[in-house]
Amino acid sequence: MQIMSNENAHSETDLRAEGVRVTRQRLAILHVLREASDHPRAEDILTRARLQDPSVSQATVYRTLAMLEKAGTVLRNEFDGAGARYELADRHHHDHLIDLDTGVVVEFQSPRIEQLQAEIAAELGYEIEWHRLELYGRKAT
Amino acid sequence: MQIMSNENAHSETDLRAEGVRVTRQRLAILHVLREASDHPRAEDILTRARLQDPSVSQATVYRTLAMLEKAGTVLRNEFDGAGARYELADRHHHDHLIDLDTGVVVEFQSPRIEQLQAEIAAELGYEIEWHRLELYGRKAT
DNA sequence: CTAGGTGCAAACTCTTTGCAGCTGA
DNA sequence: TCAGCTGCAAAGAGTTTGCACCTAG
Repeated sequence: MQIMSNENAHSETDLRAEGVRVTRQRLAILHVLREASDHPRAEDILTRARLQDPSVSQATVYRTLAMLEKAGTVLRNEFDGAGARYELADRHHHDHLIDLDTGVVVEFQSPRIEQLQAEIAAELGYEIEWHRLELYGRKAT
Repeated sequence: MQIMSNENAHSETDLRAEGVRVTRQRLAILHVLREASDHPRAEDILTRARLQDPSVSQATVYRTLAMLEKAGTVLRNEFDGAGARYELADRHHHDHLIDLDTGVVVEFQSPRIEQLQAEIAAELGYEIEWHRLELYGRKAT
Protein backbone atom coordinates (compact mmCIF):
# COMPACT_ATOMS: atom_id res chain seq x y z
CA MET A 1 0.00 0.00 0.00
CA GLN A 2 1.56 3.22 -1.11
CA ILE A 3 -0.30 6.40 -1.85
CA MET A 4 1.79 8.66 -4.05
CA SER A 5 -0.58 11.15 -5.56
CA ASN A 6 -1.90 14.21 -3.85
CA GLU A 7 -5.25 13.81 -5.53
CA ASN A 8 -7.99 11.89 -3.79
CA ALA A 9 -8.75 8.43 -5.12
CA HIS A 10 -12.44 7.79 -5.72
CA SER A 11 -12.61 4.83 -8.07
CA GLU A 12 -11.05 1.38 -8.39
CA THR A 13 -9.10 2.79 -11.32
CA ASP A 14 -7.77 5.64 -9.22
CA LEU A 15 -6.67 3.21 -6.55
CA ARG A 16 -5.01 0.90 -9.05
CA ALA A 17 -3.18 3.93 -10.44
CA GLU A 18 -1.86 4.58 -6.94
CA GLY A 19 -0.39 1.10 -6.79
CA VAL A 20 -3.11 -0.27 -4.56
CA ARG A 21 -4.35 -3.79 -5.29
CA VAL A 22 -8.03 -4.03 -6.04
CA THR A 23 -9.23 -7.08 -4.16
CA ARG A 24 -12.67 -8.62 -3.76
CA GLN A 25 -12.74 -7.45 -0.15
CA ARG A 26 -11.85 -3.86 -1.00
CA LEU A 27 -14.48 -3.76 -3.71
CA ALA A 28 -17.08 -5.02 -1.26
CA ILE A 29 -16.12 -2.36 1.30
CA LEU A 30 -16.13 0.41 -1.31
CA HIS A 31 -19.53 -0.80 -2.50
CA VAL A 32 -20.89 -0.55 1.03
CA LEU A 33 -19.56 2.98 1.40
CA ARG A 34 -21.08 4.04 -1.93
CA GLU A 35 -24.49 2.69 -1.00
CA ALA A 36 -24.48 4.01 2.56
CA SER A 37 -26.09 7.30 3.48
CA ASP A 38 -25.99 6.81 7.24
CA HIS A 39 -22.34 7.22 8.25
CA PRO A 40 -21.92 3.54 9.25
CA ARG A 41 -19.53 2.23 11.89
CA ALA A 42 -16.79 -0.28 11.16
CA GLU A 43 -19.02 -3.04 12.48
CA ASP A 44 -21.89 -2.05 10.15
CA ILE A 45 -19.52 -1.91 7.22
CA LEU A 46 -18.31 -5.42 8.04
CA THR A 47 -21.85 -6.79 8.20
CA ARG A 48 -22.88 -5.17 4.93
CA ALA A 49 -19.68 -6.07 3.10
CA ARG A 50 -20.20 -9.71 4.05
CA LEU A 51 -23.51 -9.73 2.18
CA GLN A 52 -21.49 -9.25 -0.98
CA ASP A 53 -18.42 -11.24 0.07
CA PRO A 54 -18.77 -13.37 3.23
CA SER A 55 -15.01 -13.80 3.47
CA VAL A 56 -14.38 -10.19 4.53
CA SER A 57 -12.85 -9.99 7.99
CA GLN A 58 -12.94 -7.32 10.65
CA ALA A 59 -9.20 -6.78 10.33
CA THR A 60 -9.54 -6.09 6.62
CA VAL A 61 -12.33 -3.61 7.21
CA TYR A 62 -10.17 -1.64 9.62
CA ARG A 63 -7.08 -1.90 7.42
CA THR A 64 -9.02 -0.87 4.32
CA LEU A 65 -10.72 2.05 6.03
CA ALA A 66 -7.37 3.30 7.31
CA MET A 67 -5.93 2.97 3.82
CA LEU A 68 -8.87 4.75 2.19
CA GLU A 69 -8.71 7.50 4.77
CA LYS A 70 -5.06 8.15 3.95
CA ALA A 71 -5.94 8.06 0.26
CA GLY A 72 -8.55 10.74 0.85
CA THR A 73 -11.34 8.42 -0.23
CA VAL A 74 -13.18 8.25 3.07
CA LEU A 75 -13.69 10.56 6.02
CA ARG A 76 -13.65 9.34 9.59
CA ASN A 77 -16.04 10.96 12.06
CA GLU A 78 -16.31 10.54 15.81
CA PHE A 79 -19.75 11.92 16.58
CA ASP A 80 -20.44 10.11 19.82
CA GLY A 81 -17.97 8.27 21.97
CA ALA A 82 -19.01 4.90 20.59
CA GLY A 83 -16.52 4.41 17.77
CA ALA A 84 -15.76 6.03 14.44
CA ARG A 85 -18.32 6.51 11.68
CA TYR A 86 -17.30 6.67 8.04
CA GLU A 87 -18.46 8.31 4.84
CA LEU A 88 -17.20 8.59 1.31
CA ALA A 89 -15.36 11.85 0.59
CA ASP A 90 -16.85 12.19 -2.87
CA ARG A 91 -18.96 15.29 -2.44
CA HIS A 92 -18.39 18.89 -1.45
CA HIS A 93 -17.08 19.47 2.05
CA HIS A 94 -19.84 19.60 4.62
CA ASP A 95 -20.38 19.61 8.36
CA HIS A 96 -22.79 17.61 10.50
CA LEU A 97 -25.82 18.24 12.67
CA ILE A 98 -26.64 15.28 14.88
CA ASP A 99 -30.22 14.80 16.06
CA LEU A 100 -29.93 14.04 19.77
CA ASP A 101 -33.25 12.22 19.84
CA THR A 102 -32.91 9.99 16.79
CA GLY A 103 -29.17 9.90 16.12
CA VAL A 104 -29.86 10.94 12.53
CA VAL A 105 -27.01 12.89 10.97
CA VAL A 106 -27.93 15.88 8.82
CA GLU A 107 -25.26 17.28 6.52
CA PHE A 108 -24.97 20.98 5.76
CA GLN A 109 -22.50 23.43 4.37
CA SER A 110 -21.92 27.08 5.13
CA PRO A 111 -19.35 29.09 3.21
CA ARG A 112 -19.82 31.90 5.70
CA ILE A 113 -18.79 29.77 8.65
CA GLU A 114 -15.84 28.41 6.68
CA GLN A 115 -14.74 31.95 5.97
CA LEU A 116 -15.15 33.06 9.57
CA GLN A 117 -13.05 30.12 10.68
CA ALA A 118 -10.27 31.14 8.34
CA GLU A 119 -10.44 34.71 9.61
CA ILE A 120 -10.29 33.63 13.24
CA ALA A 121 -7.37 31.34 12.58
CA ALA A 122 -5.57 34.12 10.76
CA GLU A 123 -6.05 36.46 13.73
CA LEU A 124 -4.47 33.80 15.92
CA GLY A 125 -1.59 33.44 13.48
CA TYR A 126 -2.63 30.10 12.06
CA GLU A 127 -3.59 28.53 8.77
CA ILE A 128 -6.31 25.92 8.99
CA GLU A 129 -5.51 22.48 7.64
CA TRP A 130 -8.90 21.03 8.36
CA HIS A 131 -11.69 21.45 10.86
CA ARG A 132 -14.57 19.72 12.52
CA LEU A 133 -17.90 21.36 13.23
CA GLU A 134 -20.66 19.32 14.76
CA LEU A 135 -23.97 20.69 15.96
CA TYR A 136 -25.97 18.57 18.40
CA GLY A 137 -29.61 19.48 18.70
CA ARG A 138 -33.28 18.59 18.63
CA LYS A 139 -36.09 19.28 16.19
CA ALA A 140 -37.55 22.71 16.90
CA THR A 141 -41.08 22.47 18.24
CA MET B 1 -23.92 10.85 43.85
CA GLN B 2 -26.97 12.80 42.87
CA ILE B 3 -26.95 16.07 41.02
CA MET B 4 -30.20 17.94 41.59
CA SER B 5 -29.55 21.51 40.62
CA ASN B 6 -29.53 22.86 37.11
CA GLU B 7 -26.73 25.23 37.99
CA ASN B 8 -23.17 24.19 37.37
CA ALA B 9 -21.12 23.27 40.40
CA HIS B 10 -17.73 24.96 40.54
CA SER B 11 -16.60 24.76 44.15
CA GLU B 12 -16.42 22.20 46.93
CA THR B 13 -19.27 24.07 48.57
CA ASP B 14 -21.38 23.82 45.44
CA LEU B 15 -20.74 20.11 45.26
CA ARG B 16 -21.54 19.58 48.91
CA ALA B 17 -24.78 21.48 48.36
CA GLU B 18 -25.61 19.00 45.62
CA GLY B 19 -25.28 16.11 48.04
CA VAL B 20 -21.88 15.11 46.73
CA ARG B 21 -19.30 13.98 49.28
CA VAL B 22 -16.12 15.99 49.26
CA THR B 23 -13.34 13.46 49.60
CA ARG B 24 -9.57 13.80 49.59
CA GLN B 25 -9.45 12.20 46.16
CA ARG B 26 -12.01 14.53 44.67
CA LEU B 27 -10.25 17.57 46.09
CA ALA B 28 -6.99 16.38 44.56
CA ILE B 29 -8.60 15.91 41.16
CA LEU B 30 -10.34 19.29 41.31
CA HIS B 31 -7.03 20.86 42.28
CA VAL B 32 -5.35 19.33 39.25
CA LEU B 33 -8.09 20.64 36.97
CA ARG B 34 -7.82 24.13 38.45
CA GLU B 35 -4.06 24.24 37.96
CA ALA B 36 -4.09 22.73 34.48
CA SER B 37 -4.05 24.86 31.37
CA ASP B 38 -3.27 22.07 28.93
CA HIS B 39 -6.46 20.02 28.64
CA PRO B 40 -4.95 16.94 30.34
CA ARG B 41 -5.97 13.34 29.71
CA ALA B 42 -7.29 11.04 32.41
CA GLU B 43 -3.85 9.52 32.77
CA ASP B 44 -2.21 12.94 33.27
CA ILE B 45 -4.83 13.87 35.82
CA LEU B 46 -4.13 10.65 37.71
CA THR B 47 -0.39 11.31 37.75
CA ARG B 48 -0.80 14.90 38.94
CA ALA B 49 -3.48 14.08 41.50
CA ARG B 50 -1.17 11.48 43.03
CA LEU B 51 1.39 14.19 43.76
CA GLN B 52 -1.13 15.63 46.19
CA ASP B 53 -2.69 12.34 47.30
CA PRO B 54 -0.84 9.16 46.29
CA SER B 55 -3.86 7.01 47.11
CA VAL B 56 -5.91 8.26 44.15
CA SER B 57 -6.75 5.43 41.77
CA GLN B 58 -7.46 5.35 38.06
CA ALA B 59 -11.02 4.20 38.71
CA THR B 60 -11.67 7.18 40.94
CA VAL B 61 -10.30 9.58 38.34
CA TYR B 62 -12.69 8.23 35.73
CA ARG B 63 -15.61 8.10 38.14
CA THR B 64 -14.93 11.62 39.38
CA LEU B 65 -14.53 13.07 35.89
CA ALA B 66 -17.81 11.46 34.82
CA MET B 67 -19.50 12.88 37.89
CA LEU B 68 -18.05 16.35 37.37
CA GLU B 69 -19.04 16.27 33.72
CA LYS B 70 -22.65 15.53 34.65
CA ALA B 71 -22.46 18.30 37.25
CA GLY B 72 -21.34 20.72 34.55
CA THR B 73 -18.03 21.30 36.31
CA VAL B 74 -15.79 19.86 33.61
CA LEU B 75 -15.92 19.57 29.84
CA ARG B 76 -14.75 16.47 28.01
CA ASN B 77 -13.02 16.96 24.66
CA GLU B 78 -11.94 14.38 22.10
CA PHE B 79 -9.47 16.29 19.97
CA ASP B 80 -7.47 13.41 18.59
CA GLY B 81 -8.35 9.75 18.67
CA ALA B 82 -6.12 9.09 21.68
CA GLY B 83 -8.56 9.46 24.55
CA ALA B 84 -10.57 12.27 26.12
CA ARG B 85 -9.04 15.51 27.35
CA TYR B 86 -10.60 17.53 30.15
CA GLU B 87 -10.92 21.13 31.22
CA LEU B 88 -12.77 23.05 33.91
CA ALA B 89 -16.00 24.65 32.68
CA ASP B 90 -15.47 27.77 34.72
CA ARG B 91 -14.99 30.34 32.01
CA HIS B 92 -16.99 31.60 29.04
CA HIS B 93 -17.77 29.08 26.34
CA HIS B 94 -14.98 28.74 23.83
CA ASP B 95 -13.84 26.57 20.95
CA HIS B 96 -10.42 25.09 20.21
CA LEU B 97 -7.69 25.46 17.65
CA ILE B 98 -5.22 22.58 17.76
CA ASP B 99 -1.67 23.18 16.51
CA LEU B 100 -0.89 20.19 14.31
CA ASP B 101 2.87 20.58 14.84
CA THR B 102 3.03 21.03 18.59
CA GLY B 103 -0.31 19.70 19.84
CA VAL B 104 -0.84 22.95 21.69
CA VAL B 105 -4.51 23.83 22.12
CA VAL B 106 -5.49 27.47 21.60
CA GLU B 107 -8.86 28.60 22.90
CA PHE B 108 -10.96 31.19 21.13
CA GLN B 109 -14.49 32.44 21.04
CA SER B 110 -16.54 33.91 18.24
CA PRO B 111 -20.06 35.16 18.84
CA ARG B 112 -20.49 35.49 15.09
CA ILE B 113 -19.84 31.80 14.49
CA GLU B 114 -22.15 30.89 17.35
CA GLN B 115 -24.87 33.00 15.80
CA LEU B 116 -24.33 31.53 12.36
CA GLN B 117 -24.60 28.05 13.81
CA ALA B 118 -27.92 28.89 15.40
CA GLU B 119 -29.19 30.32 12.12
CA ILE B 120 -28.14 27.25 10.17
CA ALA B 121 -29.75 24.94 12.69
CA ALA B 122 -32.95 26.98 12.56
CA GLU B 123 -33.02 26.71 8.78
CA LEU B 124 -32.77 22.94 9.15
CA GLY B 125 -35.57 22.98 11.72
CA TYR B 126 -33.39 22.33 14.74
CA GLU B 127 -32.45 23.96 18.01
CA ILE B 128 -28.83 23.48 19.05
CA GLU B 129 -28.18 21.88 22.41
CA TRP B 130 -24.42 22.09 22.17
CA HIS B 131 -21.75 22.03 19.52
CA ARG B 132 -18.16 21.23 18.86
CA LEU B 133 -15.90 23.32 16.67
CA GLU B 134 -12.28 22.36 16.34
CA LEU B 135 -9.82 23.97 13.96
CA TYR B 136 -6.66 22.02 13.15
CA GLY B 137 -3.87 24.08 11.67
CA ARG B 138 -0.30 25.26 11.61
CA LYS B 139 1.39 28.54 12.46
CA ALA B 140 1.21 30.84 9.45
CA THR B 141 4.62 31.48 7.94
C1' DC C 1 6.19 -15.53 -9.70
C1' DT C 2 6.05 -12.48 -5.58
C1' DA C 3 4.98 -8.17 -3.16
C1' DG C 4 1.12 -6.97 -1.11
C1' DG C 5 -3.28 -8.43 1.01
C1' DT C 6 -5.98 -11.47 3.99
C1' DG C 7 -8.14 -14.21 8.01
C1' DC C 8 -7.50 -15.48 12.50
C1' DA C 9 -6.62 -14.68 17.01
C1' DA C 10 -4.05 -12.41 20.31
C1' DA C 11 -2.75 -7.97 21.98
C1' DC C 12 -3.52 -3.06 23.03
C1' DT C 13 -5.62 1.27 24.66
C1' DC C 14 -8.92 3.61 26.98
C1' DT C 15 -12.72 3.24 30.00
C1' DT C 16 -16.12 0.91 32.97
C1' DT C 17 -17.59 -2.16 36.64
C1' DG C 18 -18.14 -5.76 40.64
C1' DC C 19 -16.94 -6.21 45.10
C1' DA C 20 -15.31 -5.89 49.74
C1' DG C 21 -13.55 -2.55 52.77
C1' DC C 22 -13.34 2.54 54.08
C1' DT C 23 -15.12 7.23 55.48
C1' DG C 24 -17.45 11.89 55.36
C1' DA C 25 -21.35 14.17 57.22
C1' DT D 1 -23.90 5.21 61.97
C1' DC D 2 -24.17 3.94 57.03
C1' DA D 3 -24.96 5.53 52.25
C1' DG D 4 -21.75 6.83 49.39
C1' DC D 5 -16.96 6.45 47.97
C1' DT D 6 -12.70 3.99 47.21
C1' DG D 7 -8.87 0.74 45.42
C1' DC D 8 -8.09 -3.28 43.10
C1' DA D 9 -8.42 -6.15 39.48
C1' DA D 10 -11.07 -7.99 35.99
C1' DA D 11 -14.01 -7.05 32.16
C1' DG D 12 -15.50 -4.35 28.00
C1' DA D 13 -15.54 -1.91 23.65
C1' DG D 14 -13.17 -0.55 19.76
C1' DT D 15 -9.10 -1.03 17.17
C1' DT D 16 -4.48 -2.79 15.87
C1' DT D 17 -1.06 -6.29 14.85
C1' DG D 18 1.90 -10.78 14.16
C1' DC D 19 1.98 -14.51 11.37
C1' DA D 20 1.31 -17.98 7.93
C1' DC D 21 -1.29 -18.47 3.88
C1' DC D 22 -3.31 -16.47 -0.36
C1' DT D 23 -3.70 -13.81 -4.78
C1' DA D 24 -3.74 -9.77 -8.12
C1' DG D 25 -1.03 -8.13 -11.54
